[in-house]
Amino acid sequence: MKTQKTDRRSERSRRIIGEAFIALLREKRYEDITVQDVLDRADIGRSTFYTHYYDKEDLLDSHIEAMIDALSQHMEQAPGTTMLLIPSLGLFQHVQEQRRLYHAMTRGGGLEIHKRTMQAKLSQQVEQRLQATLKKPTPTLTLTLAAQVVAGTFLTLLQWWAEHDMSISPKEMDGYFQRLVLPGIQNMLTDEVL
Amino acid sequence: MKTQKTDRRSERSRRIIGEAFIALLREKRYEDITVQDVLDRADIGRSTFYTHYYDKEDLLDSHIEAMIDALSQHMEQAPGTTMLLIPSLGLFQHVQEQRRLYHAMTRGGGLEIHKRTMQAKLSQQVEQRLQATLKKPTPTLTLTLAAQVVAGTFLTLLQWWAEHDMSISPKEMDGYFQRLVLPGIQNMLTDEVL
DNA sequence: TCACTACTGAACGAATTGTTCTATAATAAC
DNA sequence: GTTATTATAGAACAATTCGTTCAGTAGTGA
Repeated sequence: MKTQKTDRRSERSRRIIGEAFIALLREKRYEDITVQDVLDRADIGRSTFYTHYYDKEDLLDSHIEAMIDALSQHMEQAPGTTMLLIPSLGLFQHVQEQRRLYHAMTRGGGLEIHKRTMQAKLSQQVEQRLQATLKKPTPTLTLTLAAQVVAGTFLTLLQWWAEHDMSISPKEMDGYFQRLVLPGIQNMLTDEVL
Repeated sequence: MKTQKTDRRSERSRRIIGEAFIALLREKRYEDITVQDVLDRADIGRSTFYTHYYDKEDLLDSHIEAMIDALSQHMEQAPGTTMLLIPSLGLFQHVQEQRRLYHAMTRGGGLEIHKRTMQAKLSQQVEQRLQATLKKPTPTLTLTLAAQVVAGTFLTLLQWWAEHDMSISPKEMDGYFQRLVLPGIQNMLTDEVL
């Protein structure tokens, strides 16, 4: 057995390709970026690209997946707060730290393409959290819809925030999020007690 | 002066192209649809396509714009309800009538690409409605965010609905929407009285 | 040192795009 | 009905882009 995936060259290539891709996303829309653009910007050979990624889309997917994973990790690590549906403050803070990435994704339209995927993953986790905090059994449909709206609203605010250069503090954003979402959820799950 | 845009052939071509496009959207993602696919399905010449549309994207845009216009028209025609932010029931009903189109767009991913545009237009109208119903002057930022969330939540529900074959009645969807959104907005605009 | 693995760079066919052109057919106006 | 106008068909075209292949080179880990 050989030690796999420890070749510096591979990591370097993936890193350089990724950086070139993000840089390009700040200038062009994702759809307008060609593989050739990435090759030129990263200054690597065509065959090298295709040994690392199946596709241009694969390149985007890997980044999106990493973003989703980071968000999910924040979700899971956060203490089981009963008052809050998601650790939104921590998430907003995390996004601000990664603002360059989110900015590029927002500008380039990469996020929009996968917003559905992100929302699906997020809402799934929200649904679990909701179910855990509820006392009485609740119709699945109600739960699902509530979770969808929570995740959707969060992503909506995130996108709006990124488009406006994140000039508002994470705390403020969190405040808006809480005030806008929590009442609706409580109303929706009336008698179930949060 | 010649009467412009009354040639039956033009309208027929545009109609056939549009139908082919929608049909293809049910089978493939927008990005995977080529102009050639449209030509084959519509059974028209290549040059014909390019006399009507600048682009493949132009074809999508024209449909999206029509959808947005239809929604906007419903918004404006609706009586100035003070209780409701948007005539959501009417909108849900309208969407159900156009379900084939929305279905195709949802499946093909066309909506996601332009969700930002739709949300921008919708939220603009929502903001105007909000401002009209408020008594006290309110910070623009608060209004804007509230409008964004209203429009975003509506589109989120719309998308979820379309993905689930619209098996729920428009009335039910409207009920969920009201219960999920109104409390948050009222909370957000406290003391301003809706 | 040595075996391995990744990269370069070029070349390739295939597919797609958007343009241009001529001949043909449909249309609207008279 | 005749006629001038306009849309379409259909083919051909160069230009891109894509994804693959391969031989030579260089970096890497053991």
